[in-house]
Amino acid sequence: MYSVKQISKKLNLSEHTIRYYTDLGLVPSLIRDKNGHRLFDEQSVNWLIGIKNLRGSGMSIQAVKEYVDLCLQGEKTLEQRYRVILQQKNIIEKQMTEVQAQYQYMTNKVKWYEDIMNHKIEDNSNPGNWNLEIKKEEK
Amino acid sequence: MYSVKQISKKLNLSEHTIRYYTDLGLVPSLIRDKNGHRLFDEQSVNWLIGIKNLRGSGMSIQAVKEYVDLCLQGEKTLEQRYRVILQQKNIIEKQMTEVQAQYQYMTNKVKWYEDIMNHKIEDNSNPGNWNLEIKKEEK
DNA sequence: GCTTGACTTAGAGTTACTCTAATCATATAT
DNA sequence: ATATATGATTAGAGTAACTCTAAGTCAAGC
Repeated sequence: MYSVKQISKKLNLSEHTIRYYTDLGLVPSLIRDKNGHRLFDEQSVNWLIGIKNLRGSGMSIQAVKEYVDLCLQGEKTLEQRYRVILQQKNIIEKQMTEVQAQYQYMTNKVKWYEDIMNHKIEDNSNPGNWNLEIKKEEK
Repeated sequence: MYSVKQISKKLNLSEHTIRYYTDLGLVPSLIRDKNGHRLFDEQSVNWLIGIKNLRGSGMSIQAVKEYVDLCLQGEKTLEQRYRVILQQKNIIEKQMTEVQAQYQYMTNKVKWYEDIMNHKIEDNSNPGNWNLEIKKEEK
């Protein structure tokens, strides 16, 4: 049984966010102790992990909520849920290539700065030069 | 020379967002035609690409603005800018592993649904089962 | 008995869009 | 020449998802 604070550390979500999510009903298995404090058992932790992954992949809170509600309706919503997850998997795949492009950009930029600081090329601070490397790739 | 609309398509940013960014001074080289319409030359496109990559990697608008302003101050801010980019590269690296974890999650979930629908395992719709796969890995 | 600390709530504030409405300039159709 | 359509402009309202603050409750330690 975990408190909000413990879960916050465990899942790297802010305590605020965890309260916010639970208030919205995204963790249906949530229980409270006699003082009304939120308590997370295994099940609730699992819900939260799922929510974190769905949200992290760009799903809106509303959409996550709908998915959770589908789960609670049982077997008859299986295919519907399957489609949601499949689509989300596609989105993630796109995100992976985007993040990789950003990584490339940063890597090029780092090299560019290092070259300048080693006096291999000039820093004329011309913004037009600012990302020549990427420009070639974008073409 | 590109219009807002053309740039929007080219960089996959909404027209609203492009106007928003330019209004905040994130594209210092921006020019206007005689009707006050925004026009993007190569340089401005490059700025925008840079801004997109910095924002996309989680930098706040405020931080991007500060970086742009550093660029405009020329060579004396080289090292400072270098450190900003280095840090951002670190952040991107963390994001890559996060996105990969999300991808794993979705992949496992997809398989889980397929197994259920092929009657290999049961859908008892128990939220505790909802992401057993990931739980093992998180431990 | 008092302080500390971890929790509670309602609600205000923030960021980064996102959208709407009203307006204006050019380009084409009648 | 006038009407309409297109494509921009602005100020400002609206939204999503946090993020934070203030005021309060409760149990444990000194």
